[in-house]
Amino acid sequence: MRWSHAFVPTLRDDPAEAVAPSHRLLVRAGFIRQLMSGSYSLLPAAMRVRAKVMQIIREEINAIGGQEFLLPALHPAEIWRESGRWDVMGEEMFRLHDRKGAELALGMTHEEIFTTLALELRSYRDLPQLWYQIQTKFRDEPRPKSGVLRVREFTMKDSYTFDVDDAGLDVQFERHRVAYLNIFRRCGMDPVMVEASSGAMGGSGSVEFMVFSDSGEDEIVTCECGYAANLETATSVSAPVDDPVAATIEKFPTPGVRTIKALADFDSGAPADRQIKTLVYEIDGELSLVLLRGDHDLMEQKLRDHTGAASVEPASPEVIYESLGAAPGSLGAVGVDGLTVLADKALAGRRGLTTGANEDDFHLRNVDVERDITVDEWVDLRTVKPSDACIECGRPLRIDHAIEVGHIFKLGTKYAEILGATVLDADGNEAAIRMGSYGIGVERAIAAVVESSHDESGIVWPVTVAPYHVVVTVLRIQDEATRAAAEGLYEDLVAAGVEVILDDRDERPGVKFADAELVGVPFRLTVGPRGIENGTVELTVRATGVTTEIPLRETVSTVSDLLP
RNA sequence: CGGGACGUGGCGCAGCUUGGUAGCGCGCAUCGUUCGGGACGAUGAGGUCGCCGGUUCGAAUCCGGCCGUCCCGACCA
Repeated sequence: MRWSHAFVPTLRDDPAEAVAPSHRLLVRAGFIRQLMSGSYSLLPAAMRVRAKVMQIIREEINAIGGQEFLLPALHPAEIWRESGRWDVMGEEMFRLHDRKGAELALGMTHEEIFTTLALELRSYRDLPQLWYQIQTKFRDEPRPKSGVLRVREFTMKDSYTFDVDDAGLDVQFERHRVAYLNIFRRCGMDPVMVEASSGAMGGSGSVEFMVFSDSGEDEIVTCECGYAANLETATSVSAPVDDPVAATIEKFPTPGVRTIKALADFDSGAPADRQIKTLVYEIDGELSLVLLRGDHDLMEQKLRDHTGAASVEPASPEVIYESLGAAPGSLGAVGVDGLTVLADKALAGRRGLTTGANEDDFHLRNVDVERDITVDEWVDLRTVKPSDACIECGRPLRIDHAIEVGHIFKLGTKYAEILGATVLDADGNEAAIRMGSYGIGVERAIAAVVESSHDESGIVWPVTVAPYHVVVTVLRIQDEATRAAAEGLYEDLVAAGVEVILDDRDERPGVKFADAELVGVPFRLTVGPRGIENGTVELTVRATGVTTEIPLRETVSTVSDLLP
């Protein structure tokens, strides 16, 4: 490819409002352009990177027995109704009608559709199966952002496994785990695997592949010992608190006190870690009290995961007042009955605590949780804090932002049972198929590569996914000898199978160098009159900036040795 | 959905308060001089000022409505 005829329009100015470095660089370097919120056009350079990422994915998934499919993006409503997810998916699913008025959806995932094909599996002898596709997914995100990191239309590699028993599912899950690591590492990323919430997918277990980045929307908890979890599911040990000896419960006035902090600052109040925080939630419409230590925050996802509820919403102040007789800020669970009380495990065994009296401007002190409160369930509900200790080894935990580039799920029999996907096992009994599903967001992965591999000058593509291996930068293109040498070199590289772009533009050297660095081509061969006189060209490595002079006639072999 | 901001040549922006039908930088075209780290000069092309309506002799500017985009939050496989 000749740069002068490639559509690689680099920009000098940053796009407005670009907060993620990858977004800024992908726009400036001519890889993507926005069409509307959450929709991006991929330009030729991005298509080359995408093709490489998809090729790596295919190689690794094929290597573990995958067979590639292509399923429709347009789905009939009834299959989603059958699985029960027509309602569950809510507004995130794009819905439309065809000319006959039939309800359709744009596919946001393909468990249902792949399962319709799995209905044709009749015998355990047909299993295991590993089916996958690389296809466009549509999700009407409430808030697309960070360029291509969170969009409404994107390419996903999704695979689905079908096994006769849990042991088989475990094998396929483990194979995917290894394949995913290979995929991300081959793309130049160094992902962390974390335990994760399965969310709307359901199922028994899931692992996310995370790439550290300040632009990431997820938060992950990690420890030197290897413990790693999404903040949504992470657990920890929080510093213990010494409680006083048991005493009689006592109501006392706290005029104007409405917050944990206000009570901590109040003269006869209590420090946050000796208060009980009382939250009121509507869980599938049912009112429940959620208790936490005063200095702890609720992780709503844990509440969702524990209850399995479709809807978990904080109750409105009106509803709270009606049921408890006080406003938020004066609430407590002492003496409450008729409501489910979920208490965070960090409150177990605590006494001498202060909590709201369910009467505005009054609190209770000397509360012994187990003596004075009817707790229905003890659950881990709190959000891990950076100061907490690791549950595995006791060392301090880290919390960092990360990008979720892949997620693998053990679905078990959930979809198979609902949709009736069964096989006859070796004993002739009908058995529900055990399913797994496994996803990689392709464009997000590309952005994650850029997030973790760039510098002040631009993108630094790993050679495995770079749009081109080499850029031949011609200095003084109008100098005949130089031009001839550069074109000869270009032809030789092409003939040798090197992916090369020839910067034959009549631009000044600085412009060409800057563009080559912005676009992020791993190797630059600089061909100029000065070197040509001596029969040499310069080889510059993008990642290190190191330049070496090499004989022109050895260039092809030198470069070939650097490539995978 | 709540809060905030913005929409003016391809890109980044000024102009709006104090109405008189547009300007800067980059980019683009032509010519010349340059050219191993984002050159300079000259000339030139390119704009329904997001859309609709209102006020006014006159609206990018004032008023109303709508649409779009971004940021924070909520939400989110």
